Amino acid sequence: MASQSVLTPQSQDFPRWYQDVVAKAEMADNGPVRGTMVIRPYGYAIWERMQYEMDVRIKKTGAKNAYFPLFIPESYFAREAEHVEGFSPELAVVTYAGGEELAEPIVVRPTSETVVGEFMAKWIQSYRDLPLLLNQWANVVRWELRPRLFLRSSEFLWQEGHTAHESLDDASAYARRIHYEVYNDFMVNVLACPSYIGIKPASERFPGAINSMTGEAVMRDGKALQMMTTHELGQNFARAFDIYYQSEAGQAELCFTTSWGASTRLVGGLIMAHGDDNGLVVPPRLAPIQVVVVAVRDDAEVNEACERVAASLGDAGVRVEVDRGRGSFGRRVTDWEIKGVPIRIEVGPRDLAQGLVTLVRRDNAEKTTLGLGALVSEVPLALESIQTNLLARAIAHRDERTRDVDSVADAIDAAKDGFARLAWDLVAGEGETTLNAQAVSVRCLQRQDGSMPSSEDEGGLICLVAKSY
RNA sequence: CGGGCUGUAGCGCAGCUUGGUAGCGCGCUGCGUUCGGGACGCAGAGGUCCCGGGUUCAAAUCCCGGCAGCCCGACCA
Repeated sequence: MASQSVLTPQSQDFPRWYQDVVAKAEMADNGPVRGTMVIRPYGYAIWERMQYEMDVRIKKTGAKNAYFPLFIPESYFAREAEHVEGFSPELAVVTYAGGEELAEPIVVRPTSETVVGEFMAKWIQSYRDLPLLLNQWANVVRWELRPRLFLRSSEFLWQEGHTAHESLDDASAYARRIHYEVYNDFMVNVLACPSYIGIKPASERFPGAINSMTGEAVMRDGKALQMMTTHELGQNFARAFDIYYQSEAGQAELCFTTSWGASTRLVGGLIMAHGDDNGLVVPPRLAPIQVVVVAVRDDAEVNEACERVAASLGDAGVRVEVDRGRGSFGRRVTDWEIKGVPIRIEVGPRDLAQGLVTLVRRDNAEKTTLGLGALVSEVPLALESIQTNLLARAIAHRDERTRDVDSVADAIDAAKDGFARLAWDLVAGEGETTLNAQAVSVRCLQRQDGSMPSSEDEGGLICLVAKSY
C-alpha cells in the first residue's frame, strides 16, 4: 500500500537505504568538518530516550553521574602502554592555544580512563571509599577515517562508566551486573534488539583491558553491530595512576577498575535492527512519539477531536503528538512512517460521525477501527503488543541469520549474509587471520549454552563471527 | 590512510567531450480548489556552478592544488 519510491529499498542498496532513512526521518546531517555529525531534534529525542532508560538502570546499580574535562594532558596517555598504543592513531591533539604553542600537548578525550584514574587516586584513601562508582555522559573524539552517521563519527556522544573496587571478584561481578542489568536489559526490553552477549577475543579487546564484554546485534543486512561494551581493567590503570586504598589490615592495596560505555551508535543500531523499506520502526518503549494523531483533513471539528484524543492519551501516560491536517493526508502518513512512530491514529469526519477512529500499527501495517471511548484502554495494549512483536521478530531474524558451521571456510561463506557460529578452537590463532583477510571478524566468544565465559582460557568455547559495522 | 566514483538551487540530476555568463524534476512561498495512502491549477522566490590558483578576450566547462561526500579495504563505540 505504501509508496515505494521514497526510500531506496533495503534489498537494492542497504547503505543507501540507511542514509535515506537518516536524512528523510530528519535524524542527522553531516557536520562541516569531515566525520562530524549534527543530530537533529528527532534523532536527538531518540537519543534522549536512550539516555533516560540507561541512566535509570545505571543509577540502580549505585553509580553516580559526574563530569570530567574534555581536555586531557597527553602525558596521561603515556602511562598505560597498551592504552596509548591503541588510541594514538585516533587522537585529536591540541598543540596551539591562547595564541601560542603549548608546552605540553592536550589530547581531546577519546575516552576518560586516564583522567578518571588520576582523580580516583586522589579520592580513594581507604577500603571504606570503595567501591567508587562513577558515570559520565559526554562527547568524545576519535579521529575516524571512514565516518558514517551515528555508526562511526569523529565526535560522538556516549556514557562512560568508571569504577574502582577492592578485589578482582568485586570488579568482575559489578562489570557483569552492568552488562546484564543495564545494557542487556535495555537492549532486550526497550530497544527490542537481542544481542549476542559474550567476551571479546584478545585481538578485539579494549586497549588496557584484561577482559572486554560485548553485545553484538544482528542488523537487517546480517552484519554485526557492537551495541555496548564493558571492560574489566584489572589493575592496569590502577597501577598506572596509583589508585591505592588502605585495606582493613592497614596495607596499601591496588584497586581493580572497570569501564563501560554505550554511544549514539545505538541510534544507528536502532535504524538497522528494525527499519524496513518504509523507514524507521521505533519500539514503543523507546519511541519519543508513541502515537501520532493524524487529522485526515484540516477541519476545525476534526482538529478539535484530535486534540481531545491526544489529551486523553497524554493523561494516560502515552507520548503523543497531533498532526493537524495541513497538507495532503498521504504525504503526512508517509512522513510519520519514515519516522517510525509505532501507532498512528487517523481521525476523519467519516469515522468521527460514528464516534470512531482508525488505529494503524507501524510494525505490521494492521488497521483497526475503534470507538473513541476505547482508545485509552486499547492504545497501551497495542503499544505493548508492538513491543513484543518487534522483539520476537528481531529474535527470529537473529536466529535465521546465524548458521552453525564446522570450518573457517564455511564461516566465511556464512558471513556473506549473517553470523556463523563455530568452535573457538577452529578459529583461535591462524583462523582469525584467515577470517580477517576476508573482512570477517570474531564478534564474541560464548560457552556452548550461549552464556558468557569468565575468560578466553575456558575450554570448549564457541565463537560468533561476522562482518561488522 | 590506500583504491574507485562524485561535487551545479533545500534534495535528485542535466549541461562539461566541442569555453560564450545556467536548466529540469521534486521541495519551498502566495492564492484557490483539495485532503480516508506521497493531490492539482495559477503566480513566484531561490544558484559564490565545493574552495583556491592558473590558461583565456571569456571558465560550471580546460589545467594544477586543496576540501567534502559515497562505495570497497585496513582501524574502531
